[in-house]
Amino acid sequence: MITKPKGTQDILPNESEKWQYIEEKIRNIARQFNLHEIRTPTFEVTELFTRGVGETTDIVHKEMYTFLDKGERSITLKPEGTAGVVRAFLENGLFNQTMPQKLYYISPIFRYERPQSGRLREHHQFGVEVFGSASPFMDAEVISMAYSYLKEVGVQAMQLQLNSVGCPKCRPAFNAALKAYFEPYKQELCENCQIRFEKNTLRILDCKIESCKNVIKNAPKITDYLCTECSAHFTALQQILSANDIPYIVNPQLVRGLDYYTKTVFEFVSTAIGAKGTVLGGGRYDNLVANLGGKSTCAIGFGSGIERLLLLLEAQNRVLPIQKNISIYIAPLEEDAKMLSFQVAKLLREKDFAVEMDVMNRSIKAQFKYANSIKANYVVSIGHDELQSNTLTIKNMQTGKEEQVEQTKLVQYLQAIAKEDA
RNA sequence: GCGGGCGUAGCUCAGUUGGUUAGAGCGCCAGAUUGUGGCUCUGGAGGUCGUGGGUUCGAUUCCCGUCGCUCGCCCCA
Repeated sequence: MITKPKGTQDILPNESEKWQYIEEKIRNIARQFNLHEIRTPTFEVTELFTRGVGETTDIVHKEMYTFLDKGERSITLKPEGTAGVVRAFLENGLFNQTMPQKLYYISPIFRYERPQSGRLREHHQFGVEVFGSASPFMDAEVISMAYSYLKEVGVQAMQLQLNSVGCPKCRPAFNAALKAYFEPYKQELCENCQIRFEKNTLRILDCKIESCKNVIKNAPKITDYLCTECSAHFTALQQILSANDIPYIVNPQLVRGLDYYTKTVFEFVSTAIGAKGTVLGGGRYDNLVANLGGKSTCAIGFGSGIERLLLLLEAQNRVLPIQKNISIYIAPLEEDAKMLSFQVAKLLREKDFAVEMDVMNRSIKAQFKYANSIKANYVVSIGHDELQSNTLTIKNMQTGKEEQVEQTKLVQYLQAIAKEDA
């Protein structure tokens, strides 16, 4: 038997209903915040990510699905959402439109990793990217979107962690301070961190290994090294959040895995599921647009894994309110009732009812059993009696009551019922 | 890339201290008198016991390899 590739998932009907529910919430958030959907290709030219995300990041250097196509072009399945959106922003001249440009997407994301709970090789992200505003109010708006999204779908006990990673103006000083600090402890750091020390000192702060944590504890804090501009921005953001009842904690160790971030970075972490607790992460990336060849444009965004969100909701025993519309099952009781059954089904569908009729040649009993199993609200049965008298028998499956209705008045009858139910 | 656990029906799992026709529950299909569901009862379909090799008179059971799944580390959503 052929099985699905490692780290992928089939989303079966039962599950896809939950996805639709989440997507509905996303579209509603988009409406409230005036976000517009953008859809970019599932694969891009590899260079977009090496230049955009950063060559030294794990995502780029060991987790990308990269291959040569038949024209010898290096192609990569998108390992994150931002780079593609920025590329589209540039390629389609969106920078010439009025600012801000507020975009969102729901997209598959591919990373070659060892799968485990909450981590797949293909997962899906709801992401937001907003271009053109340098205001801390923009940061606050994006965080507020994330906050209400998670709240709306019913996530509990989440914590917003906030930090600023500065900008090219202040980061060199901080980097130097970090290097100076870690230098004497170099031998005590884990193998990985020793490499980080040379290549990307900042990343050491994110190490989860105990021995490193001990050293990190007293490391200089970025917040002490921010330039006036970055510092003012960070303070302003915190004031806005506080004034609007969006709880947060500042985590000076918070470092994100992608190199393009500047100033604000944030994560929503759930305390309910330990290590894989990050449900949503993002930040400001004021230099990415310029780095990819555009004119200098501020931007901020976030990505949120849908599988992980569903997992979290599951862990919190949250049952999603999936509503079912009124459905009608048509039961032809004899062979010669089938044609009329089909016509009735067609008519009702045209009137927007959800209708199903027997196509399995089931016995009468089995038809009712089936109608019950698909949770049909009404069964319309058609047999010899009905054919003779031009009526239909409608059974309410909840009350068990039956009624005879003239064929010409069926639609009216059902519409009246539907109205009552609503 | 590194480490742990597990692979028996569509699903959840039991089982065989190695022995002939491999089990349960759920689900599916059919029946319990005549045109009616949800409960109950009866019957049925469905398994090369992940896969390759070894030990053995005999392996689904023991051993080794392999593949797959799963959980954790790294990293991330």
